[in-house]
Formats: sequence, structure tokens, C-alpha cells
Amino acid sequence: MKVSELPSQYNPRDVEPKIYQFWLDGKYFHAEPDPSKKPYCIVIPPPNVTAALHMGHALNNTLQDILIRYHRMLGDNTVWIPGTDHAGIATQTVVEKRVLAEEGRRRTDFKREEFVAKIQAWKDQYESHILSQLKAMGCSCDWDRTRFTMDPTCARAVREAFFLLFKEGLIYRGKRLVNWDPATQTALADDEVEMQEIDGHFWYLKYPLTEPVEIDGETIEYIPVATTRPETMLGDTAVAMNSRDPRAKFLVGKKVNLPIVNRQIPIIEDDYVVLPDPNSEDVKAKYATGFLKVTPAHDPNDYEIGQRHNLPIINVLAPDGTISDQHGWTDIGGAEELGLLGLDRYEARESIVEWFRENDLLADVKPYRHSVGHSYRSHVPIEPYLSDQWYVQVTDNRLANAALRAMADDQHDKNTEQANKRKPQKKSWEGKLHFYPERYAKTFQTWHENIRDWCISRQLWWGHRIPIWSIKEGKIPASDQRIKFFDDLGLEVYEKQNRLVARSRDGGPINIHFHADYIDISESYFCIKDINDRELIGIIEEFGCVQDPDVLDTWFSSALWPFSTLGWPEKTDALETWNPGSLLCTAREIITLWVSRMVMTNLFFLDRLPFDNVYIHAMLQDGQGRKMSKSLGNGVDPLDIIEKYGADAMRYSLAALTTGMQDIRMPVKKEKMPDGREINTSDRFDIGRNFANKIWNAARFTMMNLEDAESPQPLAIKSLTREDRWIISRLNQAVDQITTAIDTYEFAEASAVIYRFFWNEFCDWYLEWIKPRMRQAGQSKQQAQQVLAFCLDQTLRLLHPAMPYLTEQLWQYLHEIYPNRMLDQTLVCDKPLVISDWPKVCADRCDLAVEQEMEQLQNLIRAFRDVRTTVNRIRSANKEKSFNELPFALIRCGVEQAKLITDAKPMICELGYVSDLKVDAQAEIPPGSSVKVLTCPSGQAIELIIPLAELIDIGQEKVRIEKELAELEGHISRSEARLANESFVSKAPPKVLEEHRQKLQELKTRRESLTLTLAELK
RNA sequence: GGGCGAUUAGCUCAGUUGGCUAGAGCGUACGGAUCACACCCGUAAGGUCACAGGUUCGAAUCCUGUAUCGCCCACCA
Repeated sequence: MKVSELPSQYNPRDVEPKIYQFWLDGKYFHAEPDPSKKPYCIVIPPPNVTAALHMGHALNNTLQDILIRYHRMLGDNTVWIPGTDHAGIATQTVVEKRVLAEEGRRRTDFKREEFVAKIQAWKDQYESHILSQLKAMGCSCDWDRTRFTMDPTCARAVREAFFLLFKEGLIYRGKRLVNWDPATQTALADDEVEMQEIDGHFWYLKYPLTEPVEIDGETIEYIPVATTRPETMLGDTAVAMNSRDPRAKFLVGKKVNLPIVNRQIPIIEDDYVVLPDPNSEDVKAKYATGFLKVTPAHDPNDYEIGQRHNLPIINVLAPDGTISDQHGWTDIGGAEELGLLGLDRYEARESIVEWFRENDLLADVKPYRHSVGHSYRSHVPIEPYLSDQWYVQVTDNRLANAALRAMADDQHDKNTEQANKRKPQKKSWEGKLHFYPERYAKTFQTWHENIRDWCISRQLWWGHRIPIWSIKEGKIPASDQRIKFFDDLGLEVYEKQNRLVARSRDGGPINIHFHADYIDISESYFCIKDINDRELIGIIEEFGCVQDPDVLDTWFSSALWPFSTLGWPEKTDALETWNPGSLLCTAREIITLWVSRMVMTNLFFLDRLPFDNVYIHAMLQDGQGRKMSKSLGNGVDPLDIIEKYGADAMRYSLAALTTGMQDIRMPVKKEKMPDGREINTSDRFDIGRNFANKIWNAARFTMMNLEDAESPQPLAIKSLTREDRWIISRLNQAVDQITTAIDTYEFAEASAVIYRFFWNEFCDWYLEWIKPRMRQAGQSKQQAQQVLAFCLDQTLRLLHPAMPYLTEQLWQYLHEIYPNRMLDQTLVCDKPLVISDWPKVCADRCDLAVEQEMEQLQNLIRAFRDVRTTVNRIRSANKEKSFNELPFALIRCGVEQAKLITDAKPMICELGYVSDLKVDAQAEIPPGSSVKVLTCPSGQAIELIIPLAELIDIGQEKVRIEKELAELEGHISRSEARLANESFVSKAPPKVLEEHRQKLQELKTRRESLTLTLAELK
């Protein structure tokens, strides 16, 4: 390979596929458990198979890959477990929409198996697309360990977990109001409900008291209730009022006669009820009467009240949204005469309101605009509908409270009352859960303190079928050879090869937990662990038992992800090595949905945390602060960005944007690609592309200068030139800062440090400084070559986690050109970069004195460049030719500085664009000179004197200096005022005081020489 | 309604426990085809740190309040 033949622009497309294949061929991403090393493990937040990955995933996975690659280079036993999530509702919905659009058929037009097969096909397609996207991004996952939340390994874990929870009595069947879509007759998840503002009414209905009540001398016969849904009054089972309502003491305990149905219902006390206040800003208080009709079957809040007061639950609706006495309503009273039965809920509303009006029981009607949930599918208002659901009792001490106890002490808010109550002093786990940024610990804590039982059943087809059977009908003859009576509790049991089946004889409740390995019974239903045992299932079905049609909430399998991926319930080496994992990296929206549940299940099943650290990264938004989404058309596709900018550019840019902020704005713009496609892109990736190109070219330049290099020798750093020691010292500090930054998840900081070091120090200064040395063979050149190679070697390592492709490619080139690198110590260079050692900090490479000297020289050079620019600006304004170099300059300074400057004179002249430079402490200032004053750390002045009389019309320079002087005066007077302030002098710390005094001295020195210049210019 | 975050240069953002003349990239202006890089090099201009109070010798930073924007959770009287 000839370095000079490499293109002068980095082309990622030539590099990325080749390098990724190189990594795969070498199996560098694969890890086996190795007890001799420190484990480091991240399990990927499994992307949903609903759609291709978006920029948020790119961010999420970039950060994980940075950490994984960094830890791999540290020599840890590092593994990154990849996989995808079946995402129940979301995936089924996507496929339903597509099948409807393409075939015009609905889900219910298919058999369950047929439709699941369609979803499966979609999943296969998207899973493979997602995995290839991850590869394109450069993710170094252990692909041999790829999992899917519904694959056999994960499914087994799901059944095991369900079974164990069931056995512990932590899974139960309960009633719940679901979001029911009466049009499609399906239950909807909360996020499938669209809130719409509706112009509705408040109807004020008068309910007659069974007996009049006297309050403060006034006789009350009716109480008014306000409702937006009068038709639900048929299911009312109480009227509630607030205990602070002055009327409560007269009315609570009395009864009202529910109109139409003639049901006598109690007046109860519940502080959920809002006190009426016509002047209130709060809409509820403004419209309230103080009396709330309670309809437990048709309103979630009423349901809660009903639970608190043991109220009957009367469902007056059929699944299609019509009024019906077939679903739990028996005391229909006058409803049939009114013709209400069979009416649609909105027709019924009109009839009922009309009836109240006719009977003089309608007190008032007020218009009211409010938001009502609508089905995203049928767009009809959803109906809260009572149904049987399965729950995990996470309120149990072993779940929610265990998670609270696992929080790191310093992140747990000990001030809240609840926290004190719930957090015992004793620690049960060695590891503790830490959040980064810390503020998210609060989200986690609050959620667990207010947790409610987790409804895990979903009325879907796509997902893990709930492994519960119930007895519908029939009995097994006692004479059946396969049955034996187990005990006198009414159980019938089948036993074969140590497998047991149990069922209740009469279908009634059985409160026994059956210690079989496969089945557990509770109430009149039972759980079977091994649903793949066809023989067993066959017998059960023969008994007349049927499996629950519902599937588990997607988050149930996700909750097990940190250990299901590692083979649990088997005690695999991988599980013992990498659980707890090191880190979970995700977005804040799923702290409660997912993080919390992983913590609870891992603690419950394995008595340890799923991971020690949680890093919550930002959410990406477009330029207007809106979420990136398909419907807004503002999403940016990672593959488009990789095509346009390269994966490394995308990764670096994303890492550089990752500060502790909770949102990242990414202005999006449309652009035509060469192939004619229109894509969404963002200028924010320019920074990464430019940086990648800079690295490419600096490496190219470095390697060009290494082609004729001899083998490296051990170097004594102290004997090297000033600039060599400077870059080595700066690099050493960069290593230190970057290592610390990655360890504390400060991705933007790490990115900024390496950027500044590489571009502003290595390229802008060091490479320029050594150019003269490269022109002449000899020891100086040799040493510079060795330092150059060292710097490139180390920076490629530092850059690798963020920009893996480019650096691995350059590493291979460098290996060809200059295979052994060495400074004071030999470096190990013969491994691929992906598994090379991370740079180490060496205290003796740090040289602050040299850094200070170099800083002075840099300031000096910048000052010369400034004068040259000023001169050329004036000349070009006057249509005169600009100078490439200034012809002559003088420097006046102290002895110490004179030595430094004389020493570095060629360098100053070359980089400061000065032809001739004279250092003379006694020099006279020629008339018409510009004088610039720098101050050294010692406080002494260095004066740069550049005679300008011959070069420009000095009048314009005078104006500039006058302006500068005026600004300086302002600073000086402010500084003097502060130092004259008695309390500042007496109260500020001595160090700060000294700094201010020194600053003032510097300012005065500069004023002096500016004044002098001005005088000279006259 | 509850919680969280943001407001700093034209744009996108840094700014660690309060302390040098508040920084970076892009953009702008001016100069530059100099043999690594024009996706580049050099120089410069540009900010009442959202607003109002307070604490302090000293506030972008801490406290209180206000405004605007955003996110999460809850929400059908």
C-alpha cells in the first residue's frame, strides 16, 4: 500500500462493509464466560419488530457500542446481547392495518393460527432488517447470542416465570375496566385511545330521596347529580359526596330512589368527590353539585370508589354498546317499558334525558367541552368495559418494595415519609441500582411507591399465550386409569412419568398450591408450565379444559430480558457471569414500563439486580422540538445518514450531542440523493463527517512521513524537543479525561476532548511544528517520526469506540507502514484495533512546565498572525497586494522569555508568517509601529513590535488601537473598583484575591504599551 | 391536575463545588489553491446568560416568583 495513493477524501462506503466483515470473520464480538476477567455485559433494549430502526435507536445503540468497545479494549469479559421484541399490540396493529389495506380483510376474517402466521412473516422480515441496520451502524453485538422475545428460549423463561409467580400466589384473576371499542368489539391498549375534544353537555339530574331530609330548616326532597353520560345512570349503585361538604352529615347514610329503575342506592362519603365552587378555575368544581353518581361498571374512577365501598357492579351495556339486561343487570325496573333495552348508548341517552325532562327531574343542562377517548381504529368513543383480566401482584413486598430497597442509598430520597416507611435499614443485595443522570432515580422511586397491580393480559393474538387453563364443563370418571384421588380436597390428579395434572372435581374454588413441577392450581383454574407437552395438553383438553385466549402484555417477556437471554431458568455460565449486567441504556419513557419490571423480576427470581447502572439518554426531536415520528414525516433514517455521511460520522455526531439534557434537537431538512430519492437529513451530522475526514487526512499525512522511518528505539521523554514533550503531555491528559468521561457516561465530553486534542492540538500545532523537521534527515526527524506514530497509534485507540470503521482501517494501514510503535515503553500493536489495549495514563509523560512554555509561543504566533491579517485587511481595502509574510518584527522581553523565543525563532517565523525576527530587550520602537503586549505567567510583558509605516496607512491602525484601549480602560476600572471594595478584599479567598490583583497588573501593562504604540503612531 | 427538563451568539449547544474579559461547532465578514485535508487553513465580528426579586464581597451558576417551550404520568362528573 502506498500512502500517497489513498484518496484525499475519506470514503466510508469503501471501508465499512469490508471492515465489518473483517470483525465478523475474526469473531471479535463473541465472548465466552471467562472467570479470570472482569465481566462487562449490556443487554440491548430489544427494538420492536414493528418497523425499521429510527434515529433514536441509532443514538441508543451508538452509546452502547461505545461502552462495549471501550470495555472490550480495557480487557473486560465483554458481551453485548442483541435481540428484538415482538411488541404485541404494536405489531399486531401494524399487520392488521396492512392486511386491511392490501387484502381488504380484517383479523377476525382469519383463523387465529392463520393470522399469527401473517404476523410471524412480518416479524421475520423486520427482524432481519433491524439486525442488518445494527450491523450497518457498526454495533459489535455478540450475534451468536441473538434472541427474540418469543423464541423458544425466551418463551420457556416466560412460562417458568409465570408459573413461579402463580405458584407463589402472585398472579390472580381480577376485574378491570378495559378500553372497549364497541364497533370492532375489541379491547384497546391505553396508547391506542385517541383523546378528542368534544362539545358535550352537563346534565343535572334530580334523584329523589327515599325520605325527605331537613338541612338547616330547609326540607330537601331531591339531590342533583351532574353527568356527561346520563345513560350510565341505569348502572348507578351509589351517590357519593365529600366528607367536608356541610350537607354530608345530614345525607350520608340516607338513600335515594334511582329513577326509571327504582333501585334504592345509598349516599356514601368519598373524598374523591370535588366540592362545588361556581367561581373556581377548576372545571370540575365549577360544574359540580357536590353529588357524584357512582357507576362502577362504566367509569374507572367510579369503579375505584365501588371497590372502596363494596358497591355492587351493574353492567348495563352489551359488547356492541347497546343497553342490555343480559350482562349483569337484573333489576331493570321501568327500563323495558321505556323501550331502552336494545337501544344504542346514544339513543338511550336521549330517551333518558327526555324522560327526566318530562318527569321534571332535569334540573339543568349546560354546554361542556371535554376530551373523550376514541378508538384509533373505528374512531367511535371508547367504552370503559368491565372484564376478567390477569394481574401480577407487584404490590407484594417481594416485588415493588424489593426494587426500592435495591436503589443506591445516595439516590434514594430519604426525606419522604413513604421512603422512610418502606426502606428498611438492612440491605439485601450487594449491588445497588444507580441512575445516570441522577434525577431519573426519582421517577423510578415515585413509581414504585405508588405502584398498582400490573394487568398482564391482553386481548390479542400476537404474543405469549397465557399458560392458564380453566375447567369449563365435564368431569373425569373416577374409573379412568389415568386418574387417582390425591387427597380429600376434591382434586383429581393424573400422574404419569412424574408429571401431574390437577383439576377441581366440581369446578369450585380450590385454595391449594400444588407442588408439581408442571402445574399449579389456584381457584378453579390452573397453570401449566410445559405447554409444549402435547400429550399432556391433549389429556387436559379431553377433560374439557380450555386455555385462556389472551396473551401476555409485551412487557412481561421484556421484564425477563436480562436473564431470559442468558438461558434462565438453566443455571448457565453465561447467566452466572453476566447477570447482573453492567448497564442498561435506554430512554426515559420506559423507566416505569420496562426498567422497573426488569428490576423487580430479576430480584424476585435471582435475588440480584438485572444491572447495576441505568443510563437514560436524550430523546431526539426535530428542529421545532417535536418528537420525530412517521406521521409528522420528520423522522431521519439512520441508513440514509450512513449512506450520506458514513456510520462513523453519524456515531460521532450523536455522541457529541449526548450531554445530560433530556432532549436533543435536530433540525431536519429534505434533500435529494444522487439516486433521486428524497430523504430527511440534518446538518448536525456535518461535524462528524468533517472530523472523520480530518482524521483520515491527518493519518494519511502522518503515514506519508513514516514511510521512510527506521525501527523505533526506546526514548527518554525528558530528552525530546519541547513540542514533542508538549504533544505527549497533552495526549496523556486527553487519555485521562476521555477515560474518566466514558466511565461516567459523559459522551459529549469525551467526544469534545478527543476532538480538541486531535484537531486543535495535534493537527493545528504539532503537525505544523514538525514539518520543518521532516525536511531534514537525522535524529530530530527520527524522534519526531516516533512521536508521530505514537500519537496516531494512541488517538486511533481513543477514537475507536465512537468511530470504529475509520480507525480500524487506518490501524491496518499504519500496521503496514510502521508496525511497531514505542515511546518510553513498547506498545502492543499486532492485534486488530477492535481488541487492542486502551491507552494508559502515565504520570511521567505529563509536563506542565513545557505546556506553559508552548502556550506562550502559541500566543505569540497568534499575535503575529493577527497583525498580518490586520495589515492585509487594510491593504486589500486600499486595493493593495496583501502580504504573505510580514517582513520584520522586533520582540522586547525579559531574559528568560528571550531565551525561549530565540530558541523557537524558526518556528515562530514559519507559523507566524514573519520573514525576520529580532529579539532585543533594549530595542527602540521604530516610529509608526504596532505594539502588541502579551503577559507571561510570571507577570512579565512580552512586546511584539511590528513596524507598519512602510506597509499601511497607519491612521486606520490607530483607530483600532484607540478602540481596544477604551475597552481596556473599562476592564481596568471595573477591576480596580472590585479590589477597592473593602468587603471583597476581606472576604474573598486569598487565591481569588491574588488572581484578581495579577489580572489588574496585566491589564495595566497592556494599557501602558498600547498607549506607547499610540504615541509612536503619531 | 402531578412530576421532570429547558430558556446562554443568527442556528445547535457546552459552561463540573458560585470567582480570570462567558466558550465550541455551524453560519457571517475578511484573507488564503502554501507540497495531509477547501469536508481545509488563518484572522475577526457577534451575547443585558428569558424576566422580576432575593442570598453573597462576587451569580449564567444558589433561592423565590413569573413567562414561554417541551417531555412523562394521571385525566370521560
